[in-house]
Amino acid sequence: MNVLEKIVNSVNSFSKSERKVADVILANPQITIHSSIAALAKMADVSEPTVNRFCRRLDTKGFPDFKLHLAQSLANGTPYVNRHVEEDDGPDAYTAKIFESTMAALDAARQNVDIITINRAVDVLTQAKKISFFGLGASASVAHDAQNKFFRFNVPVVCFDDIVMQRMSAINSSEGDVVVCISHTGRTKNLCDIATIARENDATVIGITAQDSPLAKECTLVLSLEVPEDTDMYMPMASRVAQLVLIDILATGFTLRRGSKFRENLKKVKDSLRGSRFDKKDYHG
Amino acid sequence: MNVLEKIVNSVNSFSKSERKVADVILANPQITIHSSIAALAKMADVSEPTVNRFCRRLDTKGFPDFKLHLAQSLANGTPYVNRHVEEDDGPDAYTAKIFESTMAALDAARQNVDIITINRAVDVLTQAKKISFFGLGASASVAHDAQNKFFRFNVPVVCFDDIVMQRMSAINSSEGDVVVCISHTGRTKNLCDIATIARENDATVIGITAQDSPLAKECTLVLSLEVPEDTDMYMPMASRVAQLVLIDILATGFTLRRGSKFRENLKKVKDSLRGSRFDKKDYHG
DNA sequence: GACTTTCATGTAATTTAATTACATCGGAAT
DNA sequence: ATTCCGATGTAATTAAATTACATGAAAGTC
Repeated sequence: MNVLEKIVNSVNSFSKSERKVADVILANPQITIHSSIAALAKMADVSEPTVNRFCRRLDTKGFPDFKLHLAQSLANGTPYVNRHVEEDDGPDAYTAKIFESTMAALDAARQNVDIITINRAVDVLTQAKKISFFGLGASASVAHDAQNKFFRFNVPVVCFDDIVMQRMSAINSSEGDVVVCISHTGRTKNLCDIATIARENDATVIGITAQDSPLAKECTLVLSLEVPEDTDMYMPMASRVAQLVLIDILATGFTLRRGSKFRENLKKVKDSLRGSRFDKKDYHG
Repeated sequence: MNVLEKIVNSVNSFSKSERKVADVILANPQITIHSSIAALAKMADVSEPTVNRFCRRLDTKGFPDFKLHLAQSLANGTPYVNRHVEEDDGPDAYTAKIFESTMAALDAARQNVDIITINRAVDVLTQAKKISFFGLGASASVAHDAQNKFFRFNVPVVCFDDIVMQRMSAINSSEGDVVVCISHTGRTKNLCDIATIARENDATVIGITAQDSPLAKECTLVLSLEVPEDTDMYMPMASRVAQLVLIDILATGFTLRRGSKFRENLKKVKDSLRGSRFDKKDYHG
């Protein structure tokens, strides 16, 4: 609960003088955060220690700490909460909601991500003989994206969104190969099979999926993303955005691990793109 | 602009010691707001006046005022700042940075997105005889994802990542068809051609691309995303996440526009998936 | 109804934090 | 090589916040 709400809620438990302080703060919160305790005391017509006691009553360490909390309450930043789109939302409303809930999802994912496992996954990927990305449905595009990224690293990388091809590829895998299986729910049967087959053929299987899911059980390493999204009911949105960010993280870790001389490879790939694009200056003016 | 962004932006104009201060603050912003100037100076291994001068350089009145501003920047719980990954970042550092800069990018995109054009795009899409999604490279996965989404709406939808197929498809388009061209830079020659061809064949061309780019010039409707990312130099990361969110927005607008009876279609698609998945309860306990 | 106790509040002293003024060091330019 | 300027640190000063203590008002007790 933020401090402003707290003040409003506990207004009854205040003494007479404390109430005067509360009134002044609620009336001009912006001024308060730029005032000294002396100035505020004068405004509220109470003594400085009274203001200090008021701050302590609100579980802050003192007046400066209180101002910090107040400043945060007043920050005009957007509350990044998961707001669901409603039937009668206009374009402005649903646009805002989708942006916000995506950001909220990323924030949640960020807080729950397991760095140690990420690091281990990067380890495994950098040592891979061959990397395969498999996904179905919405996760197929994530797999494609991953292929696009890792392809730049000059590592054998494949990506299939066809069950049969995935299966064949998994059967042909061997020790040193890394198979990345992507599924938000972790309950896609075909993909679980792929993971099992790959493991039986001594490949390392990294799962980008839900913790404790059937798929997770088949994986060597599980990168779970805690994104509260029910893809049984709704279209996958935030979940696959989080997956993509995770791919970015793995790719970045890969790049850093390989060291600076390896980065010439990246430059080559970039240079190769130049011919296919209009020059940046071409269209100015 | 919030203080955190300001620090990141003006990192070049800092002196050596000021930079040390900036680094410490960016590394532990939450700790900073609860530290005294002495503690922070010690952490950064500089003198107290240096910290003070640093605060002044950022147009704050002094250290306490700076903390206030910082607190407001952090109010959402997350510092949404575009921070670049450095050579010697550990997994925790680059993971945090990538999450944060992605969120920052979404925040920027959200603030600059043009709702009116979005609404018009939804208009056009709902009335389309056929929808085609075209992208190359990283944008190809975005196109795939879009296909996956719009496919659920029971509308003829195609997606090609092959230049020849794209070209043939564009040539065969006609009035009432909608072609969506996706490119962050808007300078991919082949895609510009596709847009031109599609327009010549009376299709409506929606561009998800940079404002005023060569591609934008060929489009009927331009949905521009202001994501500061140089994909000539770096791998596309935040840019394509923003594109995906835009796709989500268009898909959502589409769903809402079609009204409630249409949503039975979505249910059908969802139900069809059930057989391919393990039941939610299957793996509990 | 006077006395005591307790709680709220204010005054003044103390401590802590932040700022300013000044000195010193190092690097760039002459 | 010397001088000058900017950056940085040290020490003094000032400002702010907190603590300790004193006063006064209200409630309860004899």
